[in-house]
Amino acid sequence: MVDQPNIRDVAKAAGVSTATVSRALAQPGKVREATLKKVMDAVEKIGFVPNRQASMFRSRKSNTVILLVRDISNPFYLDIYKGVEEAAFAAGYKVLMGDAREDDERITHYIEAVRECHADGLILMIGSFPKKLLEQTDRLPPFVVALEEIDGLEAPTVRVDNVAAAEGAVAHLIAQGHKRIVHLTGPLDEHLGKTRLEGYRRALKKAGLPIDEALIMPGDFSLNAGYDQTAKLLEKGAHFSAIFASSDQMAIGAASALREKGLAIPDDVSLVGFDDTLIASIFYPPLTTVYQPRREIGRAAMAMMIRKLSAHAGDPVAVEEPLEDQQFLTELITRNSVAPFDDARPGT
Amino acid sequence: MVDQPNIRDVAKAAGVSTATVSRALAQPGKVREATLKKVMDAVEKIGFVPNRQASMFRSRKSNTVILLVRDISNPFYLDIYKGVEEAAFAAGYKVLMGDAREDDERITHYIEAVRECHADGLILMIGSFPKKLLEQTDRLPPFVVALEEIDGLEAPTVRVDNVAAAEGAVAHLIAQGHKRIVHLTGPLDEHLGKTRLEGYRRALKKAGLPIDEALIMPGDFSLNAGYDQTAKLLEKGAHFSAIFASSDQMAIGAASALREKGLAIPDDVSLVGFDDTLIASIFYPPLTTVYQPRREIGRAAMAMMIRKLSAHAGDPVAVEEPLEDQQFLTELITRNSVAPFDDARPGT
DNA sequence: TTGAAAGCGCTAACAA
DNA sequence: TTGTTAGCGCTTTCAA
Repeated sequence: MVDQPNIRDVAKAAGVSTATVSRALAQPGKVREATLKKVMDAVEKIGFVPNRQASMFRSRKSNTVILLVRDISNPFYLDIYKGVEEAAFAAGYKVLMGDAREDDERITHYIEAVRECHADGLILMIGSFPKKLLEQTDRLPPFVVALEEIDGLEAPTVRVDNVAAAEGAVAHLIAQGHKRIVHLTGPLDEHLGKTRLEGYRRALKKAGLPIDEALIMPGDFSLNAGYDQTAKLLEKGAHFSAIFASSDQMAIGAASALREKGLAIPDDVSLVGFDDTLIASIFYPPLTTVYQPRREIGRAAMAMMIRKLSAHAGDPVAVEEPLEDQQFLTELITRNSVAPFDDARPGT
Repeated sequence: MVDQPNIRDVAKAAGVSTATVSRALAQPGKVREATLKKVMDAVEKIGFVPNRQASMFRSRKSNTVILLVRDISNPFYLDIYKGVEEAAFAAGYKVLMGDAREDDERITHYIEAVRECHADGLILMIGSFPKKLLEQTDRLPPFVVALEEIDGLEAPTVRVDNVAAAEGAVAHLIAQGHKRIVHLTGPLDEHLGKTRLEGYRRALKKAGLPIDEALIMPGDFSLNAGYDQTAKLLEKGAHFSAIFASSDQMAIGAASALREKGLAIPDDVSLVGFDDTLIASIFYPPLTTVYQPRREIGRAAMAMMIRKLSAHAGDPVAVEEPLEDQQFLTELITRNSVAPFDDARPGT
């Protein structure tokens, strides 16, 4: 690659100062039209591409936001990303996606990325946070939390009513006559895991059904957890006719374990997931699951971020509206993975 | 966020010059041990985090590589990414993943990202390239091509024998007695699409079977293409007992279309995919497919990139070994989506 | 082995 | 509306 021309070359070619070139490029409105044309022609002619590294460095802004998620391989986050990217693009921001993997070191790494000026802020979709960093609140970069809640971290949040969503899913199974329902939970030391479990309990309680703690299997949203915990249950000879998994991935994992034992879905065991990822509709049988408006959630989170950043920059225009938490509605999508409870095939 | 301390603060605290701090951080071997300790203590004490923006700007290196793929939502690329990331991490590089979506504008955008000094090089996993850019070869950033071939672009390449892989897959179907085999192709104006089709033709020819052009359905690797083209075929009342899809995603799409018509896999129609993504093993029935060593391919591509970059930087150490193309072996993974041809259930 | 000093390409006061 | 100028934080000669 040959040496790039710089802003001085453009200035020379256009017969203006470097400041004018800079302005013409960044704030075309602040430059006379004739000048703008001269600059643009020069840019075109010599093939100038601004060195963003330099401009970020100088202006101390990267116009980039990092979306930090639990597990980048969960397709759930792809739609979130798309929503974030839409809102970001419209406002001139770029988005980078980071994989936290529930690992404090990786999280710290991303926080440092902001300190190193790679990004202006963070959208967090993780359930815990390194204790070390929680203490230094004044050195934390701007962030927004989406769909999660982090103990000890006050932040503008995009929410969903997980208790109600889980309760609805389990109530659906109960309405189909199921009584012994397994719950494959999320991480139980975190908000998402706790609230969905709470919804599960509430649905059973409301229906006057007993809660068998042996049917509550701790997981972490991953495919493998779904498989392992279901296999364990089957090995123990547990009795159940339905499973409510806290993620589609876990539901799919559970399905594998069931099939290995020759159990059919939904004939022997009914199955409900959470998230309505692409895989839920592709799966055979198509999975009943809880839909969350991912795209909108992503957009809302980024919108919050933008407001937060402009407040940070001292821009008064955007601060009028306070950074209030926002709540979205979930919806139970019923497909073919749930069948009425059948006395002749009472599950396992 | 409070103001970050800078290198001068560290220098002051350690009682050395800024140049020494810079050296201590970047090339610890070039600094006396006692000095190194003084610097490190000062760094620790005042909580210094180097401003990467500044150092990249100054050194004109970002230690970042962009992995540009066809479609970020295809899980195939996740493992490639992991391989790239492994090799990159070991060499102190970071990896960003970009989504080309077969869109010249997006591709140009990523090329510019390198010119803007966001990244040092590109690993391309795309099948075409903006014509405009092809002409200015001397201004193109360092790149490596993986698994694809781009007309008009000479580049070190990581390959797989697509003809042989496709031929093997189709030969497997033929060995099971299938004679009328659909091929859902990749983009036919690109290397990947052409070579796999070539393998399909070759297998039929070798077996002495006729090639029915009506069974060759052009696609683009996407789920929707698999669905649409299969649905079209079924609507036309085409006869076939097996499908060879050029990607797992297309195979899954085809399966949906078949099921909607009440056709069972593999009882009525056998199905073979390509890539062996996670979904192939999770799918019901588990999908017979062509495995490519994605992780290794990613690692190899990044290794090439690193060598290319250090050659660029004039580092003579790494140039000994020439940048030769590298080839990896594929493997047919047989699962349960293929059954022997059954006269009683001759497909569609 | 270390320090002094120049300057990377750009932006942002300030002045004109 | 435009130009002049200082300097962001760091790396990198060059000299000591």
